[in-house]
Amino acid sequence: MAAPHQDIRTDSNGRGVQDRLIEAAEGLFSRRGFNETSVRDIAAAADCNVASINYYFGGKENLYLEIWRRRLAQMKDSRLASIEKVMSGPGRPQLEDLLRSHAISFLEPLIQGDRQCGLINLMAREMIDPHLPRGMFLDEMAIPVMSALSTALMAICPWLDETNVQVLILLLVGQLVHTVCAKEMFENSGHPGVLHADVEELVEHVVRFSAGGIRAYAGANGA
Amino acid sequence: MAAPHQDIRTDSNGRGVQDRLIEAAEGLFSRRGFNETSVRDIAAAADCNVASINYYFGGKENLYLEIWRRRLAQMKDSRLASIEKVMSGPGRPQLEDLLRSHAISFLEPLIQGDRQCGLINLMAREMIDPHLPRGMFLDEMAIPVMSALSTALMAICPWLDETNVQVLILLLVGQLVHTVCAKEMFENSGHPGVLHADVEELVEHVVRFSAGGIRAYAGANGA
DNA sequence: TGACATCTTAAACATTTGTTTAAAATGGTT
DNA sequence: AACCATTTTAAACAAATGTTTAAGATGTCA
Repeated sequence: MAAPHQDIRTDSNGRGVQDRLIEAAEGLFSRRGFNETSVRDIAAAADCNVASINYYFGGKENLYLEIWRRRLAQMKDSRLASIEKVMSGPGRPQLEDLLRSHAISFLEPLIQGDRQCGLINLMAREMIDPHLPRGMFLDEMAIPVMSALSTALMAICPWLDETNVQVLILLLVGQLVHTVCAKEMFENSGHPGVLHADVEELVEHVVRFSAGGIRAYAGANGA
Repeated sequence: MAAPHQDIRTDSNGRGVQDRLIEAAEGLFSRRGFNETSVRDIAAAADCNVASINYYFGGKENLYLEIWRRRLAQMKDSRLASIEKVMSGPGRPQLEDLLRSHAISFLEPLIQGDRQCGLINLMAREMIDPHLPRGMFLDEMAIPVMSALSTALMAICPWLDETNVQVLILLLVGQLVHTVCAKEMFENSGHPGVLHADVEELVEHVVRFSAGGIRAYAGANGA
């Protein structure tokens, strides 16, 4: 009788079903989006009954929320750790080191898994039509990471002020996100010739390009 | 009896309904996406009957297609014209001029209209889950523009080769697209403080940043 | 006016959606 | 074995979807 979707158990063997549901749902949400994914599809992919979604999570929306709770924490932790690692390393950290490290830790979790199944799709979809509580994405992940990256960048590049550095981070993130999305788009659109570069190459381009762009702010500092 | 959705009439007074349908549908498709927009919503917004969509366009999908046929042509033309104008102007064109002109002609049609109703949303949605024929977006718009911009960039920056210039355009477009999307996301997420910059400012940042990034390729030219 | 093509309309169609329900199954403890 | 909480299941629910249908309205030309 007691609905387990309030306090998620960690010991009972029901955990297996919950994990299968989370994994299957994340794949389907990434591939097709929230509304295009039916609870029946999820249940079939997780090899369980439709009603289990409501039994364990209290509905499709809460399942989506639980997926994001985990992912946001993972992304925030790994990104913050990567910044911390560069800034606390031996010697004075180079701009390229920070950019490369951030780009890799930024992209790595996004492009894991199958082509259309990666976290990048889930993120892009959530940006375009949000199904999370207002501000959750920013509060629990984006803003803490931006904040840390901002201080790190200003420490390495003293000519940057608070206003400019926020815009620069936006431009940097834009390159990373669009790079992956566009690469996928090219590959899915039957144009094999265009943009034949793997992620490692693209990261190096982003690093060189962005380092040049940031250093272009060293001269005239006016906003 | 003869279904007009095969040869769209341009003279009869039925044109008014078709135009209202196209306009209303584009707004709704931009706001909610293709699948989340019901034909009943479109008909209500266009103030006509549900069956008119099938009568004039032969279905929801063909209506979507017709919207994109017009938009892709507009975008391609205006972007090509903007490149042509810079390159055929008096004197040797500066890199910043080309970047600024392209950025403006790129963004201008995307951000017209209401905040959530702009073409940028339609484009982002189509990128993530496509409802157009494979390759239509690239063939009819993106590739021709990329091609022209590529030649223009290489003419201004002789140190760029064909491989690098394609990646650089990708990074440039990424900044533009993500800038607008993220700006909208910030504004919709109840964080008024973050990223208080209007589009003109952002364009100037993109220009300065990208010019610096491109010039960073002047030195060591290795891919 | 009468005939015709064009357009508009409300209703019906078959599917699919998320959720609820109550019964059946399961597994451990007394 | 008997009892109990926990989990699984199939069926049913109301609501919404894109499309089709056939009847009605409208306007134009003879």
